[in-house]
Amino acid sequence: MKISAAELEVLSVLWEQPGIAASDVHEALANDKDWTSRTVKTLLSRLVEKGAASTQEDGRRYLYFPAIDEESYKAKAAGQFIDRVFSGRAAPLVAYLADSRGLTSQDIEDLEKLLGDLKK
Amino acid sequence: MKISAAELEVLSVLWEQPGIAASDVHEALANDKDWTSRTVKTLLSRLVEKGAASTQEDGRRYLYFPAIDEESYKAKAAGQFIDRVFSGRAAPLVAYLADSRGLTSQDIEDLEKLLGDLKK
DNA sequence: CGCCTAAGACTACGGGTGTAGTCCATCTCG
DNA sequence: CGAGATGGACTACACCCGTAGTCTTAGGCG
Repeated sequence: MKISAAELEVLSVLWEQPGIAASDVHEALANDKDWTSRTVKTLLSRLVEKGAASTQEDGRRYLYFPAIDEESYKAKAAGQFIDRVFSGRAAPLVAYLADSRGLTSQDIEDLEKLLGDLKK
Repeated sequence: MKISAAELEVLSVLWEQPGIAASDVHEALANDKDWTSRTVKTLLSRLVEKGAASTQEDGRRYLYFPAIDEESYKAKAAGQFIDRVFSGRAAPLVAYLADSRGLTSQDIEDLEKLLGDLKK
């Protein structure tokens, strides 16, 4: 199930607020995305078609829920991305990030903790 | 300049062997990709159109060169990806990777060195 | 010297994507 | 009650993408 960039924006809203109506998704995105409500509804429908979201009737409208798990989606996307661009190696990816935009001290701290755990 | 997955395969060959002819690109990819030489040539043309590759005449054929830098392309792609999927945070990305597919001991070692350097 | 082949140029085509528009039914407010 | 707003369903449409096919021309080989 391939999810496009625009669809992912919408799906992210569903992960944050499961059981939201289309108009509220529109509103939640209004700051970042200059989409009309039609566009948002199209994206929601496509997510449902693709099995990435589900609906529940609420009067004459639907409430939308994510139908795929955020954690596993992101893990898979991350895996595909590093395979595609970094030949599957994680370290170079982090190195590029550090180089081009820097890591926050939060990131560095988190990574250290993570590495500590992994070495056990 | 958006580069598609298939185009990136081809561009990667150019990064490895700049100044290569279309038929040799085809050959270099033969192991991984079951593409006809036509397909490879289409992808090369699209890279040139997009400004991601350049050509130099060599008799009645072209030699192809990458026109964008590997390092900066990958750095940008990595940045866009974590913005899109991980809200710009690097650590969660690595955590997901570690979780879903594990990191090689090489990766862990590299990351440790990287973090050591960054902390200076 | 003529023909096959290989190179690039141009064309194709079905499916995905971003970004809506139209149609119709229903709810709501005056 | 009637009209406009709102919801979903269906439709649109240009552009990108993967994956080639055709056309034309120029070398290379017999």
